[in-house]
Amino acid sequence: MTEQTQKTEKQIFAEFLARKNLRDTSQRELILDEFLRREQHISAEELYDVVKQRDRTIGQATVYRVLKLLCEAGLAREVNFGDGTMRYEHEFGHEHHDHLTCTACGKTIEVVDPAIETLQKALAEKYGFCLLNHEMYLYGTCAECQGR
Amino acid sequence: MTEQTQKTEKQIFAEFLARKNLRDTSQRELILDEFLRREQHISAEELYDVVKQRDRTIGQATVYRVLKLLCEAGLAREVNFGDGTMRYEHEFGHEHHDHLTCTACGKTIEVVDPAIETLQKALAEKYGFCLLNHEMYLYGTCAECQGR
DNA sequence: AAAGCAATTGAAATTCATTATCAATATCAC
DNA sequence: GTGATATTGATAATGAATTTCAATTGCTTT
Repeated sequence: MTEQTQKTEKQIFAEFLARKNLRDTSQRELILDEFLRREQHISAEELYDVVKQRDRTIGQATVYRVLKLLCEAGLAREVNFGDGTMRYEHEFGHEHHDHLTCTACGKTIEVVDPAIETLQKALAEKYGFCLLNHEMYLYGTCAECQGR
Repeated sequence: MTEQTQKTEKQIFAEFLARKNLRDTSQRELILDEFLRREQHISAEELYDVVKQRDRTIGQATVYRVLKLLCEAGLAREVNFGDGTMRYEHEFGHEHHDHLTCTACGKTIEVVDPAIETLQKALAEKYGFCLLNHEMYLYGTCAECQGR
């Protein structure tokens, strides 16, 4: 199951590079591979750490550069939890979603509510706006953390 | 009209300082006064620029420090538009609201939709969370910018 | 396979927002 | 007033992200 998905994502990246006349390098492949391995959002620095374990010579600037490319290619998405560090999550195969985060333990769940999406669109239109996209972050206490 | 509001906000700050055993300094008063003068959200650096015009000797670290205090006192609120700079807006006398921003001209409108708020709470509860607060940023094209 | 050129890389320097340090100064309770 | 201590401004430091640049590499053309 994951194999099929990974193959497809790697294909997409290869096609993206070809289309943009960019080169297919071992560093780019390695970084994408490590990025795909983890399902949760990850920061550039964290990804740099794990990538370094496979190739000690890789530079952190390269990790930052590749994450930018992955976003352009539609494979990654930036998420900003407001702690000063940008994080990246998988975009491909993950439909649009918002985040529900526990302020006690930090656990984050991906959520979607079609009714909210509809109301957001209506709200924007009420002010004459054509809604392009949105971000919604819900913060609360999860079930486990409530039991304390 | 503004006088009454400002007097009250300054009182709140004075009380906050007294309660916390902090001192009432001319710098803190000046920064609060300048902050209250503008209705739109402002960055620490921008506030520093305008404050400097009234007191050339003020340090920017002090502006950062006072903004932190204003948030603690419930007079200011941090907003993060994801451009790497934290901005601050009035909290007192402004009920909770979200933001609708035009991606073309940057204009931002404060919006609230009670129906969305209700659904957010319900959504969180569906996952066993007790919702504490949230942030919602809507991005689109405003009426004027659509006419191009 | 060789050659050439532009894209890519890693290391280090740089930027930008924000925070910490610290000696000098100002505030406020007494 | 006086003294303990909070506050300040200047500056250094931090941390995330970007830029610079010379050396290297990938890819196209022979």
